[in-house]
Amino acid sequence: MDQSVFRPLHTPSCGAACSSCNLREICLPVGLTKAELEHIDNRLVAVRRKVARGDTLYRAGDRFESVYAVWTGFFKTCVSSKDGRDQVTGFHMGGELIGLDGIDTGFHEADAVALEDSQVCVIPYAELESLSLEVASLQQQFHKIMSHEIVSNHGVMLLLGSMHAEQRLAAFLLNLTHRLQARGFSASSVLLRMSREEIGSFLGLKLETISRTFSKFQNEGLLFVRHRQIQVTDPLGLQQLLDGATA
Amino acid sequence: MDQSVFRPLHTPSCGAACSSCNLREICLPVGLTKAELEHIDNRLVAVRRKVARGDTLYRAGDRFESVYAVWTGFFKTCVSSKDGRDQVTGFHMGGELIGLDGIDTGFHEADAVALEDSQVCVIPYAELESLSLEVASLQQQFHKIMSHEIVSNHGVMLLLGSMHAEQRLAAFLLNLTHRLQARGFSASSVLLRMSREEIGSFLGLKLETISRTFSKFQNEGLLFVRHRQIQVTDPLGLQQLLDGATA
DNA sequence: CCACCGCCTTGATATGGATCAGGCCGCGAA
DNA sequence: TTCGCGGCCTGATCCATATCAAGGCGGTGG
Repeated sequence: MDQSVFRPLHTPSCGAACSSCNLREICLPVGLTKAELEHIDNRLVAVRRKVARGDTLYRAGDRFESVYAVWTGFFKTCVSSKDGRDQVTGFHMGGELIGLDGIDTGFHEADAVALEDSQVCVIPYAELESLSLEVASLQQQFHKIMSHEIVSNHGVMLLLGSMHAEQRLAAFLLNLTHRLQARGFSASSVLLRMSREEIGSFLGLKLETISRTFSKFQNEGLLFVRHRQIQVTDPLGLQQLLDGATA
Repeated sequence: MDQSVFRPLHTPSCGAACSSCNLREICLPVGLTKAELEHIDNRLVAVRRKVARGDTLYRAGDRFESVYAVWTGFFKTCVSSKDGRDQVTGFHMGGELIGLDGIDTGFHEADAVALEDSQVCVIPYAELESLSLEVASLQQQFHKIMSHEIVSNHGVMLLLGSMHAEQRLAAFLLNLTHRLQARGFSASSVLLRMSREEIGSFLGLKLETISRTFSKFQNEGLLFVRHRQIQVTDPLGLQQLLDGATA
């Protein structure tokens, strides 16, 4: 008889140690001393949770209990309007915090969906708040993360409000490669985790436009595309395109 | 002997009392007890500052020292890209906090410009951080405000990414009237503080489109426009338009 | 008083991306 | 192996909004 139904719901092993996590330099505990790190170990992160590709970590309307640090894998977050319009608001990789949208009202305002099999560190918000009162540098870093989220959203607003399709896709690719590079991956070879349609939703364009623009970039020698595998051969060219070079 | 040299540097009347401010129910100190309010009085707000119409409160690149609570007046914040493209990222009225974009890097990433003669409460960020460690409910409220900013930016991204001109302007007007209403003003009679061009920049449209859409709304009996004075006569109609009513 | 100027309105035309439509490719299931 | 399907590519056409252009209105300074 299959016993899987008896396994605890989302608790592989209780608590997790930020102090020994390989992401500690880009995640929430940046800037904490060794002593502070050990102080928060097994207190900040209640548990790690697996999310299979395609599954949602939380949905709009869910009660907000925790924020999540992406540990492995890749997520998208999206909001939708009454009439079914849908907007991807971000893509999130290792070391990034998601779920911050729930703090305001106590309910999540967006969906978070895993784009590949993923694991997240579950950070109960009550715990984060109380530890922030004790550890000033944790509070500081948390504020920086929220501020960074605001700033990067402003960048997306600039993109959506005033850029052409080519510039939007260039900005998207450069942002992605920079974030991957900061995590020790190649800046030139990218395996996209999301569909053309999801990129389009994020950039305010249709999937056909994304497809055409990839082809155009390839024809211009900026990159090679094959399905979801991208080789950026001319990042400077992309940057110039983004900066409005007229050549 | 004149003792004025011993007065603190920029403090006309040193500090300000949140406890007696008429905006305390919609500003940073929401949810604080009377005792907590008195605890932060004259500590949180260093000073009030006047900003004349057209002047900037801070600019992108300025060192970040403080966040600002709008006390009277009206501001826009905007970011710009290398090639001079410009995007209004928000309009801000009494009780709203601006300058949060600076926390991330220690430098402001946007400009804040007064659209009418205004006054702000200057909140030194170091002070806010240390008081947040002492007063849990202040920390909570600050986090809610940042989260709210994130959520509302997601709403703008949805608007910019997937709505037509009419829906964008309807959303803008409804948002504005709701915020004015929460401050005790009429929800139907609005005096716009910004130009058509600034509305356009915020909504990702050109000023001509804003103008035409206002005219269209007037022809359809949704509102009256005369220059910057708007009379919303059919807010439900605007809401239906926003929600995608096909009639 | 007039003249100018900033801001807005409105019309005519242009265009970037959406939409519609057809077909290809690679992968998983039978 | 073949079939079917989802994701993607590409061409043709359409349409919403940009762009270009010409005034109008109201306020301000001479």
